[in-house]
Amino acid sequence: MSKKIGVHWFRLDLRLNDNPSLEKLSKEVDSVLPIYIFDENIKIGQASKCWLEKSLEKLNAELNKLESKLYVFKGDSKKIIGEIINNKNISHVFWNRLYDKKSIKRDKDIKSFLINKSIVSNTFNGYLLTEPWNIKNKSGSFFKVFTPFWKTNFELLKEKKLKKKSSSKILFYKKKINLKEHSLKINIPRKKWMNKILSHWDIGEQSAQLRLKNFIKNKLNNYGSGRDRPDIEFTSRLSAHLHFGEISPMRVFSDVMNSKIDGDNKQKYLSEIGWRDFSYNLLFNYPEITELPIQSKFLKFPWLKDSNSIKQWKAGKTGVPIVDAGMKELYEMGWMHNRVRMIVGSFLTKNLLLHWKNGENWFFDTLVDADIGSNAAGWQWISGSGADASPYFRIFNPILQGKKFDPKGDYVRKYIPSLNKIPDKFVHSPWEMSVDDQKKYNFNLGKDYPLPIVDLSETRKRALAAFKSISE
DNA sequence: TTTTGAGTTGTTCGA
DNA sequence: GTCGAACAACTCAAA
Repeated sequence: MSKKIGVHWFRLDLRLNDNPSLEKLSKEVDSVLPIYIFDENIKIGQASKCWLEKSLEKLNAELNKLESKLYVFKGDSKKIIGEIINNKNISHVFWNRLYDKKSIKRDKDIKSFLINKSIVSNTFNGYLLTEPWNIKNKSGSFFKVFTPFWKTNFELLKEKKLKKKSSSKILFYKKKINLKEHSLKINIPRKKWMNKILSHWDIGEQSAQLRLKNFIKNKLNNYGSGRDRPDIEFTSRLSAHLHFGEISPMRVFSDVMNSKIDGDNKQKYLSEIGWRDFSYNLLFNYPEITELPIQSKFLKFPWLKDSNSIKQWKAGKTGVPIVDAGMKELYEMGWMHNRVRMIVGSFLTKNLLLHWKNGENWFFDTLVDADIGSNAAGWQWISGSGADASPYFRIFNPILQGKKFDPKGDYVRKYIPSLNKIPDKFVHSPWEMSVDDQKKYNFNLGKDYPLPIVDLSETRKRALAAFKSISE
């Protein structure tokens, strides 16, 4: 009797531990053939691409330790899987599920194709704490408000148990296959920029686990109050690791739950992981979230069209320090602190009155953690058009936000060095300096740092009027 | 079916 | 400086 070979198709689950598909598959076959496909039909941003390349490299290295490797392909997923099962005597093809419209359609199609070919095909949850269809409110539909969603989800999770370590060793396929494989390298434009981003991160499963461990040990006990401070590193920075599945959300949930940290900080952090699930709950039940406002009245919102101010926003040249610092952090690291994401989002959609899609696209391209669900839900939330969105009058004042969450100006100075010259008092609003002040500190407003491209108070009023115009 | 209370992350104004 | 009210009306979730 010939040995059974099963394919595990890696997608956003680039890890060997806590990987349900891998674990189940290894129990049903004699060896696992681990594959990755660069699917040309799936949209991916630039920053994500460079993280992905590195992450695949790390995964391949882990497989090398087990005397196997990652079998990489490029092209149409269905076609490639078809070629693999024709070429090798494959009995199973397993993977972990995704939740956006395009992936769901593709995966369903591939699954029925496999079943027609008499291949065992099974899919699992390796990406979310709880999958959208398992959380319903009492009237049987999906939750549109976070708090009750999380309450329900949390109750479900308390009953789940996660094993400490996978009990059985997985045997990976080691031989050559007669198919055209693709190299691990991706063609990445703007290599210099991308390398700068990469220099800030340790990528891969091992690094993700270490990061979680250190976060729980050193930072979690200050998370509740610290999480809003971009000037100090208080957050876990696990977002990209979670996005690529280098660590499972269940592992994060369970390790944080089991830590001996005060309950309040723990709850705050867990609920942030809950937001990730909530975004996917919205994306799954309302796939149009990436394009259309959840509140349909926003279809007639009077967005402006102004390519110049979009450029200034992207480049971090708006003249508002906390906004510019955030955009520079994004360009430097491929990542931005969550509090600052809200501030730059509010500035774009409310002060500049530009459509949230502008921001969503830019974030999708430049964030290493760019994630369809979280990105769309986040932008809809900040622009006011989302489910459970902020009330129309909640327009962030970037000066106040700066003073509150970056009180010494350390964050803005880090990304805008010219602000080192001026005292804390002006660091979040340099335009308030008089000519004498500027002389005193040898700071030339308009030259050392741009004047604000809009008047904050005027544009606030303009945004309020715009909201009023759609609220009949 | 109807009713009731609540809803992520804010700001401004005036006492 | 501090504090509470006002800022719309609407939708959601649960009793």
